Amino acid sequence: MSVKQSRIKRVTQSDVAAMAGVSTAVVSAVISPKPGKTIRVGEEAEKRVRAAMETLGYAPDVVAQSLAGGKRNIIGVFTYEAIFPSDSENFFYPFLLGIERGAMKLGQDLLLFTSSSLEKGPRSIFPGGANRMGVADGAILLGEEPDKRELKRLYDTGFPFVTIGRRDTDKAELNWVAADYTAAVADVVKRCAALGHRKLKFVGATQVREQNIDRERGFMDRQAENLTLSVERLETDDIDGAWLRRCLDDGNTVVLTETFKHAVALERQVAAMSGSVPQTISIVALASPLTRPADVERWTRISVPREEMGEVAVRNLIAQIRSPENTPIKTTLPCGFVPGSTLQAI
Amino acid sequence: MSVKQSRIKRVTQSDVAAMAGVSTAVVSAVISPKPGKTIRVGEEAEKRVRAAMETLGYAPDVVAQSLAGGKRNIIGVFTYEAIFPSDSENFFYPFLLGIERGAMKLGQDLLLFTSSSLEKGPRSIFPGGANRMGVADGAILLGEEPDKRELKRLYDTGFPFVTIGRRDTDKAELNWVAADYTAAVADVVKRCAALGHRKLKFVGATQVREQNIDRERGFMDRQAENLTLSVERLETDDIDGAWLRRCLDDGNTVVLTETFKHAVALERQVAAMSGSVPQTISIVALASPLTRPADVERWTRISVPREEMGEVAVRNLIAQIRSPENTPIKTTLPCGFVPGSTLQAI
DNA sequence: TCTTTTTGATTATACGCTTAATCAAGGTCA
DNA sequence: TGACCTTGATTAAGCGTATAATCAAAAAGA
Repeated sequence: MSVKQSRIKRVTQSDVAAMAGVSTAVVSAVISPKPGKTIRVGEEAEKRVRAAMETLGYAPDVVAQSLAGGKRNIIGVFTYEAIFPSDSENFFYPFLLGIERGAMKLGQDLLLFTSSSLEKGPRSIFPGGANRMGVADGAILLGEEPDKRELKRLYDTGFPFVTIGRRDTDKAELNWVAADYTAAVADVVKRCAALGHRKLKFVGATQVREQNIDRERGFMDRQAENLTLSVERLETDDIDGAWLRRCLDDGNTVVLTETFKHAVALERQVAAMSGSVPQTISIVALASPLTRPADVERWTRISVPREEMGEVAVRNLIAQIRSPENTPIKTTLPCGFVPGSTLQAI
Repeated sequence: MSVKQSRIKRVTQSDVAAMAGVSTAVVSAVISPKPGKTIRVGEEAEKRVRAAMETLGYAPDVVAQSLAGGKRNIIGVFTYEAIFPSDSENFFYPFLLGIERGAMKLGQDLLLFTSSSLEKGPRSIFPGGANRMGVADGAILLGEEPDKRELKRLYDTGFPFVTIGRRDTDKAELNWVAADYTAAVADVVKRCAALGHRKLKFVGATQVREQNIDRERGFMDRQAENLTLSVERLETDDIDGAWLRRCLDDGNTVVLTETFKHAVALERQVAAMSGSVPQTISIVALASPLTRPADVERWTRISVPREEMGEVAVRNLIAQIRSPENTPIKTTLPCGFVPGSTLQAI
C-alpha cells in the first residue's frame, strides 16, 4: 500500500473568510473590486479581510479564478521559438524587454507558455489539441507563426490576444501592433531621391507576409516623383554576378533590401567584381538584423521600435481585456532612419 | 445599456458524454488513462467516446483539469532585478535559458513576477505585504536578495521554492542549486601549485555571502601542500599601487580574485607600474563576469554551469512540489576551469 | 446453486473562485 | 406611518474536470 501523496494545503478564500468573520463572496469582492458592483463591502469588513489575508499569507488561485471567469492580472506570452533566445543579440529580445516594462507598469505578471513545446520543431498554440492559454487573461503572440489557421482558431475561442506584427486574416479582425514599414520605406525612397538617385531597385524576400507587403507598398508609394522603381523577390543565392551585372546595366544606383541577408549577399557580389559599396552601388537595409552582426553600424538602414512595440502590445491587450466589446486595436509605430555609410549621394 | 459580451460556448466533456451515451467520468477516463484504474472503460464505449470527441472537436480545458487535479503546472520565477536584463550578455541570462529548457521538458509554464516591482529599487517578495507567488505551484528565486528575512518568511509560509545559489539560514532548511565554488577554487590552487607557484593570494569581495565563504574554503583547503596562502577582502579601489607593491614584495606570484572587477583593477595597477600580466604576476578570476567584457577569453578563470543550474533548479523544484515531505534538495554542480593567458608557470 | 470476483459503468463531490439573486436592517420621504 | 431606497452583507449556482465511492450485471469458483 503506497503512502498517499499529501496535498499541499492551500490557503483559500474560505480560510480568509472564516478568520475575518465574513462570507467568501466578500473576500472575493475585496480582491477584485469591480465597477459593476453586485457585491458591496463595508470599510470595517474590508479592513478585517485584508488583515486576515495578510496573516494567512493568502494569494488567490489563478486557476480557480480562470475557471470562474475572473481576472487574474496575468498576461501570457507565446513565442513560436524559445522565449529566451540563446543568441542574446536576438531580434526578438527587445520586444520582451518592452513587454516586461509594460507589464510592470500595469501591475501584470507574465506567463510564458513554455509547456506548449513539442519535442522538436516550432511550438503550437494547441499542443495535442489543448490550449494552456486560458490561464492568463490574454496573450501576446510573438514571432512568425508557421500555420496561420492557428490564429484563426484562437480567435474563434474568443480569447483576447495581440500579435506583434500586422496580421491579416479572413473573417477575423485581429489586434496587432506593428512597425510602420510603409512609411519608413517611403521615407527611404524620398531620401534616396533627395540624394540624386533616380533608378531604385527593391529586393525582397520570396516569403511574402504582411510586413513584406507593407514595405513594397511604401516603395511604390513614391512612383510619382519621376523615379524608376523596380521590385524583385528572390533568394539570397539568386543574387549572383550575373544578377548584379544586370542590375547595374539597368542603371540602378541604389538597392533597398528587405533583409540584412540580402544586403550582405549583395555586397559580397559587389566585392567579387572588385567594386565597393556605396561607390559601385548604394544599399539600404529595410529591417533590423535578426542577429546583430559585428558591423551593423556601418549599414544605412531603418530601425524598428521593438521595445516600444512590446510595451504598447501590453497596453492594447489590457484595453482589449477590459472592454472586449471594443473593436480590435491596430497600432502602427514609426520606424527610424539610421544613417550609415552604405548610401551615398550620386 | 451596453451589449453583454456573449460567451463563447465551449465543447465540454458532458457534450461528448451525451453524444456517446455515457457519463462524463467515462470521457474523463478516456482522455487520461491512469494506471491507478478507479474507472474502467469498455472497448465499445471508448470507440463511441472517441468518435464523439472527433465530431464535436472536443479539447479538454486545461484550466479545469488543473483545478480538479490540484496541480497548476506553473512555476514562478522571481528575480530581484528586471527579469529580462537589458544587457543581454548579462550574468543571469543563462540561468533563464536553463530554466526555460527545464520547464519545457517537464511541461511547466513559467510565471514571471513582474508585477511585484515597486517604483524603483529592488523587488520584494511581499510587495505591500501580499505575496503573489501562491499563484504558482512553486518558485525559483534568482539573484542576490537584499533582505534575507524575506527568505525566512517565505519559507515559513510552506511555499515550495528553490534558490539559485547556496543559502544558509537559521531554522530554515532551504532548497538550492549552487556551483561548487569550493572544489573549483581548490582545483585552481592545485593547478597553480603544479605550475610552480608557492605563494598565492586570494583577493575577495568585502560583501561576504555563502558563495564567498565557499571560495575561501576552497582556497584554504590546500594549505597542506607547503604553499603559502593569504586572504584579503577589499574594495576594488583599495587595489592601488602601494597595495600591489606590498603584494609583490611579499613574494606572491599569483592572485586569485573573487570577481572580475577585482581582476581588472589589479591588472590596471600592474600596467601602471609598467608591468604586465602574467609576466609581473599571474591572475585567475574565480567567477564568471557579470557583464561580458570584450576580452573575457583572455582571462584564466573558472566557469559557472549556469544553464545547467537553471535546468536542475526546475527539476528539484518539481520534485519538491510532488513530495513535500522529502528533505530539501541541495545540489552542487561542478565548475569548469577555463585556461587563458593571465596565468603562467613560474 | 450460491457465493465471490471481475468488468464496466454511474453518481456525487471536490477543486477555489465569481456573481446573480436575495435579504435584513436602517434611513428617506411623502 | 407606511412605501421605498440604500447599504452591507449572505446564499447558492455555476465554471469543466478528476476521482472516490458505489453499483449492477456477468463471469468464475465452490
